Amino acid sequence: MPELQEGRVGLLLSSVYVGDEQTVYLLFYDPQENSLVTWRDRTNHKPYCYTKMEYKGIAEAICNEDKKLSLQLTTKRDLINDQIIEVVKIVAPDPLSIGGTDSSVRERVRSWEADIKYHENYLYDSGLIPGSYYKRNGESIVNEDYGISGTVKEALKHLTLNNNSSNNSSENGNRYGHISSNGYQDHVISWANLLNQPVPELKRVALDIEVESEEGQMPTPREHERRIIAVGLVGTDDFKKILVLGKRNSAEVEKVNMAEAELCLTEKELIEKTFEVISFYPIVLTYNGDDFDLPYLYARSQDPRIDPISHSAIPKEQVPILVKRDSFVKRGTLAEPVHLRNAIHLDLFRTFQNRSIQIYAFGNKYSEYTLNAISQALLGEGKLDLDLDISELPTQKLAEYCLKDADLTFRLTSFGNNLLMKLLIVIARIARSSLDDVSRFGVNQWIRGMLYYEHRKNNLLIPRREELGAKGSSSTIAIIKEKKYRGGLVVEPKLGIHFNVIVVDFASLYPSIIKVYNLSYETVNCPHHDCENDAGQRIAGTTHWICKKNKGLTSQLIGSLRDLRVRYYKQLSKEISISLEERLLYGVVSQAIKVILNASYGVMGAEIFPLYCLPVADATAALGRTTTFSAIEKCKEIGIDVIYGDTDSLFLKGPSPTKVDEITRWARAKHGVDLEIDKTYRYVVFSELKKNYLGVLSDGTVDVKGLTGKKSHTPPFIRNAFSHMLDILSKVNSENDFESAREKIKSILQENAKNLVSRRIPVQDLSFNVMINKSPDKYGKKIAPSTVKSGSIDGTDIIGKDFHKGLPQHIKAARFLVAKGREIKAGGIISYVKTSTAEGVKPVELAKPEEIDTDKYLESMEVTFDQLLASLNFNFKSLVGQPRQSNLDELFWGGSV
DNA sequence: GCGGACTGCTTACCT
DNA sequence: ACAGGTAAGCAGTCCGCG
Repeated sequence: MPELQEGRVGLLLSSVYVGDEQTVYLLFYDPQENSLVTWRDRTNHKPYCYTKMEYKGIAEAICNEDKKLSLQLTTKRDLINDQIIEVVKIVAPDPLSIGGTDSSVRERVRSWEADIKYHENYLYDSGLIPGSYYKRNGESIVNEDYGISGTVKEALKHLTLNNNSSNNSSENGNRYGHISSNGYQDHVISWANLLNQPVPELKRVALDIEVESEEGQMPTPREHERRIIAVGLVGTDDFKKILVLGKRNSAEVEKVNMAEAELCLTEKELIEKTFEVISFYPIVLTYNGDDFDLPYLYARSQDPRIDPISHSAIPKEQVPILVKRDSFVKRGTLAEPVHLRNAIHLDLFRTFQNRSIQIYAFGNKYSEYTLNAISQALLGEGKLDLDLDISELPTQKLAEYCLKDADLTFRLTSFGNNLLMKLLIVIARIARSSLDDVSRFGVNQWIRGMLYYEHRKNNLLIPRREELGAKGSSSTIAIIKEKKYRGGLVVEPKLGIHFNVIVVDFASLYPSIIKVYNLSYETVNCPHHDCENDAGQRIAGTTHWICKKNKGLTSQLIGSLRDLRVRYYKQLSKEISISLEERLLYGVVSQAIKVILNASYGVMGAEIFPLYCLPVADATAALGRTTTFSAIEKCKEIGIDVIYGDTDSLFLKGPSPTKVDEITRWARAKHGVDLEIDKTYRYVVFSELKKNYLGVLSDGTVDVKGLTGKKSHTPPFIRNAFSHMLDILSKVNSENDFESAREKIKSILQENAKNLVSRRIPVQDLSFNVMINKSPDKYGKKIAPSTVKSGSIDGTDIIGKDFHKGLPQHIKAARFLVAKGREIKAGGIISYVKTSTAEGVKPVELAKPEEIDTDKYLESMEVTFDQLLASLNFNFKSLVGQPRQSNLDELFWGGSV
């Protein structure tokens, strides 16, 4: 790979540690050449970790024994104890000396910062941020300052001014103590400088391979016995190519009628051509390439059988895939960890599995992690349907199928103006993580990167887990047992139909609280007696207190990001005076920040997060409840009727604009948070249930929350009837309209019940569709101690002859399928119907119409529709008769209402 | 032996 | 593999009952 040339600019994408040279290489994207360039570290940076002075003797002993190691004394700020301390820095020539083997330094002395991957360490220490631009200046790398435009600077000045110059101290960005806000301003400016940089179109290619297989058997990289028969490649600039093995089933060369197709006579040729194509691309995309396509390609490239004439494999140095054979290979993984020599590999399967990406970036539009399901949901188009096994497909079909997969994979990154690529780049900036790591890591690691970077930048010692644990535990009792602390406040909804409802909510409530109350691991339960003994520093309803001397690191980072999103990027993404390209970028930035903000509170209460600190999470939730509760009280006081509320939202019944304005101003002044109008409902229907309601917005849009009729597992025929009912309700404008709506709903329900009982509804439409979260054999193994009787001690009996006993219904159905030889994997959807057979359920594909238990379905309809009908003053039974009565024939259609 | 109260498990959803 | 809170369906146990 070429090196970054003098004066040239590159977008930093990744850092890689090269073991042979004991050196880090940076990978840049050259936006002019659309290629990757590298930069070898010239600073002689070395792996290291720290220990404290009391362990200095041990550190010296280790160094005496292992001459490769050396010691340095230096100082760091220890935030846990709020003091500057002397520390011992242990420097090693290679990362494995610090951690990763049984004899590494971190196994022998109590170490700090020894768990950070070396390639991450390097970025933090160099102050280099992936996703941002750098220029080569002689033998060093310098920031390429894009600067921010004059108008943007003005807007930002405004934002920071609004925060600091208010005469009301409660608007000062923090509610405790007298702490300078300069740090906050600096953060805002540097975030904007970073995030406003443009994102170039990234040249990339998607790759998908097809392998011969026996029927029903999925090939695995471990047993790479089967030939690769097709490779699809789809890239930027409309590049499309499908390589097919030409003589698969006979000596005849097969024919493919596609402009993009190229027939290869041997598998070796096929693989070599694949390698040639990807060598032109800086970024390679796959769907599950980490565990399948790349390791499989590698394994076959090393197998002499790919060339039937010379029996020779492809020399390793010509293979662009590297296999890391190291101790990190987890047991049970199918493949060796793999990466590309000259490109960055993004495995979209892992990216789309990320819950934050799924929920916050793509609005929960997909719920299954197959390429087909995700493409259907996001592109409106799925994989090609196959009626044969891959191996049996005619060559033409195989080529079309494989190319389609590569095409979908590519388009998942290109739709919406390259939304996903831009999002990953912007998250890389915030998380200070390489693009490949961002695409594979969860949100906790993104936030970890952001905070670790900040520690290094300010010479702060990153605390060990147990130091954070010593700050105390939660002091509230959760409502759900097995949970660690109490969460959000949910207000009992007022039953019935309410017209003219305004929903207000606190903009980013938890991040606001983290900002306003100065919450951070070092400021909650800080070491100062002065703060601990100050009644004004205590958090109501908890045993925690907050520091008044120092501004918390997390508070500043999250606070500045929150303000930028709420008051700057959200507006800019709608600002028509700037270019469309800029507007779109600001929209992406706003989304990326939202992802980080939404998780920033949660990670504090998550054990996997390295800066896990329960008191912070506990305090945040407690202050959230206080804030919301206080707003409800205030509403009552000024005469606003609060009919419902959940965590950060309040449903107000017919408030005047003046009163809404009053409560908004009050929230800002009293709590320093933004209470905004979120929605205006023409009317809202509440049952007695929390998190369950229907609302019709001013424009007629129907909002349904939590109701069974909309849940994904509900049978399609109920969901369809439910959606018809919503259509009718959306046309209701006033109390009087309900009368005719009732009649229409009545006829829809009667129609459906009639079809059901006369078995005219296709079995397919009767299926419950439930996700299976574990492999089907992992259910039902736990037996309550009291049920263990002599003779059946462990759960294996249950999987014996009566393997359906005690299992959830979808698992019973899944086991029917397993018995039929179908492979059922965790994360898949099981479709089953309720039957009058012994087990009570059957997978849809095995059920006959006459086996359907129609009574059960009438019950399902009843409970589903009564969630709403009860509030509309009628119920299912009154329409459809008594489904549980014996003479079903005499049901409703006699006209009993 | 049967039914209701209760618990635990599982999934889907809300904020 | 960010949090807690709510709902629902099912399968099981416990307990009372002449």
